[in-house]
Amino acid sequence: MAESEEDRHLKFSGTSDCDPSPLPTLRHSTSHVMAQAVKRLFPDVKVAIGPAIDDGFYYDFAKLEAFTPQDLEKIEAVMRDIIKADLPFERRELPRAEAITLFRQRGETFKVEILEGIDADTVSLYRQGDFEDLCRGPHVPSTGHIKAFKLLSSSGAYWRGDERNPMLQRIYGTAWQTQEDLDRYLWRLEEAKKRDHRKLGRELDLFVFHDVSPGAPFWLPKGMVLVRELERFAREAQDARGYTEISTPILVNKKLWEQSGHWEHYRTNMFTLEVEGQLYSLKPMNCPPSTFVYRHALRSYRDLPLRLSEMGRLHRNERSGTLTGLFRVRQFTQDDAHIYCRPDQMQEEIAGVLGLVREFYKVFNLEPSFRLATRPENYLGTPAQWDAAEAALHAALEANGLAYEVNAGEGAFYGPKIDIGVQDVLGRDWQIATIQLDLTMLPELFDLTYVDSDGQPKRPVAIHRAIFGSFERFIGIITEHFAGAFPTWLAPVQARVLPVSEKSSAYARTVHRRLVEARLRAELDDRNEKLGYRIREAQLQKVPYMMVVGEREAQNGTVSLRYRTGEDLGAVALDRVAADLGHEIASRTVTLTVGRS
RNA sequence: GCUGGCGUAGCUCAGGGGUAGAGCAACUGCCUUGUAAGCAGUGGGUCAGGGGUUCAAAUCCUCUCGCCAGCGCCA
Repeated sequence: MAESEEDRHLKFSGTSDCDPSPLPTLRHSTSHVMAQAVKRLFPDVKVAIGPAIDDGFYYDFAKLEAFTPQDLEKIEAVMRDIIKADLPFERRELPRAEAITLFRQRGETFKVEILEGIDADTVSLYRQGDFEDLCRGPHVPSTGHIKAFKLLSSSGAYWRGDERNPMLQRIYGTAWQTQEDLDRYLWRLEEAKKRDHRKLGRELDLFVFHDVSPGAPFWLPKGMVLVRELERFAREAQDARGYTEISTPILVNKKLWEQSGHWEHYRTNMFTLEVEGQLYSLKPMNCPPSTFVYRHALRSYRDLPLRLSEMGRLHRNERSGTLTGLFRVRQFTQDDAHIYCRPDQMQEEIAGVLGLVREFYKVFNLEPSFRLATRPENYLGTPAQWDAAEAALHAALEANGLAYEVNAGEGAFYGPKIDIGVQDVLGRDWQIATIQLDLTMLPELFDLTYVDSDGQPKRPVAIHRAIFGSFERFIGIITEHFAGAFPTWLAPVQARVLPVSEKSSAYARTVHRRLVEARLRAELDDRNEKLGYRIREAQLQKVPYMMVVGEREAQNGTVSLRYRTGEDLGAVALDRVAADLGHEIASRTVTLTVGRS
């Protein structure tokens, strides 16, 4: 991971700690103006730090009570005054010791603490009007350069992000170069709120949460369709690439977790229970149980690679404050797989997984990005093993023609890995998939071997991979990505047949039966309601295709086809509709195509 | 887990010491409906749960649970 703006801000060393490009500079300056406004309204607060972040900025203050929304409005008003006054940002440099004295006199203890940690003789300060802050800069020339900003929210945050430190009050804001940019950003925030999968999950009857099982969804019939279709897709793709599927126990004796090291390192996240005097745990990961499948038989070099997939249901005892809809749950299902292979097969196997990753995300119009994490400071195995493994990952990425970043030193202690993120339609990034090379952990801890061509036992390499990550989180992401308007192959209801009145109900039933016999998820809405009412409901439910049938359609063997977008295609022959639908679903096409072929 | 906020009908929300309300949804009837809400009527709540204050608690106090935002952690 690249060093964040916040990290640089805190370190405060070197000459260009803060991002000097225009937008971060503007945001950083806006955070100073906000701090100035806060000090004006609340003279007793102490200032901590206020960096630019993605899409905006924040500033942390030591203050007993939280800021209220009314406070934010007042602060914004004062900020507008400061901007109108067009105060210049003035830089001066001081010996560090002098700066410490200065901030100590002003009672700014957090600044003193920062200064004491800085490895530099001279530090810089920036002043605008009556407010001066320890700051690397750069800044815009004067406060009048700030055109479009808005304060968004406030909440608690620990000093230096450590929960043992005091809680500060943080105010988040955003700033842009033009009002149009700001408006567009605020629209994006609004749109994200509208698409919130927790809201859509309720409105579309996909899933519910209940306090009898916090952090675990109850899948409703329509949401379960999504789960089943994703599973079916994953199975088809993996079957075609030589995977075999296994299923291993969920409730597993503690002794396995002691062997795998989870008991020592992961215990606080594990649910345990006692059975006949023995301690068991719900599995938080699939890898240790999967090794039993490997060890079930004596493996030959000819048996490898062994690609074992598992839709593993996992439980992790996440802290209560972290649970968030489907994005963070305590029970989830991973589309997991472990590939056991010989060292000489690593590159080809990784390349195969990368191919599968691209195949998966393309179907959802999600844009993947790849980050290669290499050997950390503390690692198991030999440098030669690591060099070979990293070379295999580089080569596999290049063989797929993929651009990627390198995060040096960010690999797991047992092997390098490729982290895969996706960007959704609102430009938000999600980290979901990983491909981890395991040189030593599983093979050594569980004494995995294969008989090589020379008759000697050798250690296989294990590749851990998940592509959806978890079905729960992935469904949350695509629900927001598609705003609930799923591609037809995923849509819980693919078509709804709407007779104009009771007079056409016989033909409507015929149409409906025809679709159901073609294995389509079709519904008949022959309720005693106006057509407009039933169309509105189908559209709110994001049903891809509405088929209106009346006397005209019954006579001609057609349906009047309406898309959920509101587009009306008019009369289309029923035969053609059924054929087009079948094709669109079989090919997992993202867009609506029926009646256009 | 921590800080702050919140929890009233299936959903969205009003009511803030005097015995429970609206809209949508549901149900029943009328209407026979042609591309985003036809009309009328009916039913529905241990006000998250426990304890307390009070003649009286949805309302005040307290604890527990859950939800939301953020911190930290993560698939």
